[in-house]
Amino acid sequence: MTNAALDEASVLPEALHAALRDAILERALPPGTAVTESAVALRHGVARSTARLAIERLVGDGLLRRAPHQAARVPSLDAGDIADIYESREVVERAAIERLARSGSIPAAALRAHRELLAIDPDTPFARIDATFHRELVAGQPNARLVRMHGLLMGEIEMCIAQVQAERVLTPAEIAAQHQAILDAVVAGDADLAGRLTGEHIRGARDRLLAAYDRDRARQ
Amino acid sequence: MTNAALDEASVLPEALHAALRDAILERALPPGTAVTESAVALRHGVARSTARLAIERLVGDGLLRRAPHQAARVPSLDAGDIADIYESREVVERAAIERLARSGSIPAAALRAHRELLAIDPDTPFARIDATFHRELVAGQPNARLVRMHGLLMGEIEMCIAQVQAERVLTPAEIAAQHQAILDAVVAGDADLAGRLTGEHIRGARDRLLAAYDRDRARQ
DNA sequence: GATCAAAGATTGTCGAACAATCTGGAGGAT
DNA sequence: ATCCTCCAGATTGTTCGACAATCTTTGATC
Repeated sequence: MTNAALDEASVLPEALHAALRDAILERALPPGTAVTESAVALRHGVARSTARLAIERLVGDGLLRRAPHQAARVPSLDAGDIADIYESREVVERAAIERLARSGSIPAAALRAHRELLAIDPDTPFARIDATFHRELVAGQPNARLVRMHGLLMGEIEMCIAQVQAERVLTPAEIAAQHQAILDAVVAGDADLAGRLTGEHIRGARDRLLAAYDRDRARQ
Repeated sequence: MTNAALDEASVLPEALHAALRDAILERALPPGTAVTESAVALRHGVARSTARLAIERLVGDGLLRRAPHQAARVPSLDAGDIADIYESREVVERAAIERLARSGSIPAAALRAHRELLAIDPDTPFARIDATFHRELVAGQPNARLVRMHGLLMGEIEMCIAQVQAERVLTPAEIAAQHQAILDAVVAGDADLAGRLTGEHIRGARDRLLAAYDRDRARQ
């Protein structure tokens, strides 16, 4: 019963899953790249069945897509995908934040991410830290289904951000200020305000990403 | 390109997945039952790796739970689970219905399920038809992520219903009347009303299920 | 240049094997 | 009698190799 993170069955596929996930989110595997089972197996020194398992999980996460008898590929998301993902995220995260506000306490991990965002240099990329903040915030309320759905959506969002060469129009400090407002509302127990601020925050992020997407698309 | 349902990789694990799923939802595998890879493989005449894959998908669906090096088991859901699942479903389905109302059209498959519910005998179990109606309604709007999340939640909900010996306090006709009101609002393009009615409908279902759960629990 | 067939690549599934880990029971110590 | 230890069985975790099914690409033919 010493176990902390049970459920994450088996370390090998889990490690592979994480490695591939990072590769996709860091754009080391650009959209359209074929991810074949044997290549992954060879590259990481595991059996094909193990590689297959990791790939299958990525497909479940929405970070890879696969048709029968074809290699899995990194999907390239269009404006419709971005809009859908952010719409879903708004719905889920808003509900989670409202529930969190009813409890009134901020999880420590979220606070850490918040302070980290406040501390970094204005030019550092911060998408990862921002995502961590939101994940931890949602994880702080007790509804496990909301946490799971939110995690899936955040994965796809990080992939969007990696694919769009999003120029930073907002600094980390400006983002953190919005986060601060949400935190304040949560601590104050004002679920409605916290939810509204969360909605605005997410819609703003969506609009900036869509604008960057259009710019990218126009350039080519 | 003749393919209709691509994505559902490989027929064998898919069939196994469906078979096990049905067994769980029909309570043929009561909560607590251990589902071992070799037993499934032997029972269905497939290799263990294939059975393993199907089981893993069920775990992903939330219809089975598994700790490392232990057999997967059918989870028995408690009142907290029921509350969480229905809270999540309300949030997701409401958003989907509001979006559907903005389009204003009812998917044909949902209409079929609706009429089926109107036609059946008052004593017939109708949980499956009811679930189909809601699934098809959500599938009628274009956000694929909402459809996926809703599908996961509906699977868990069907499992809840199977586990609780829910005495039917409402007849199919009464349920169908609530559905009709939602459909009317959707056709009228009144997203707000459709959303509100959906929320009430789902909360009502949750309350009846929780009451039945308490009754069950008291009996033993 | 278009069409069709063969070759190659990739997934889908199987079977066997062994290590790692968990569970439950037998037997011994207190 | 109760608790502990240890062993045996059960189950998963992972590997390897093999072959069929299917998709893609190449090449030959017309």
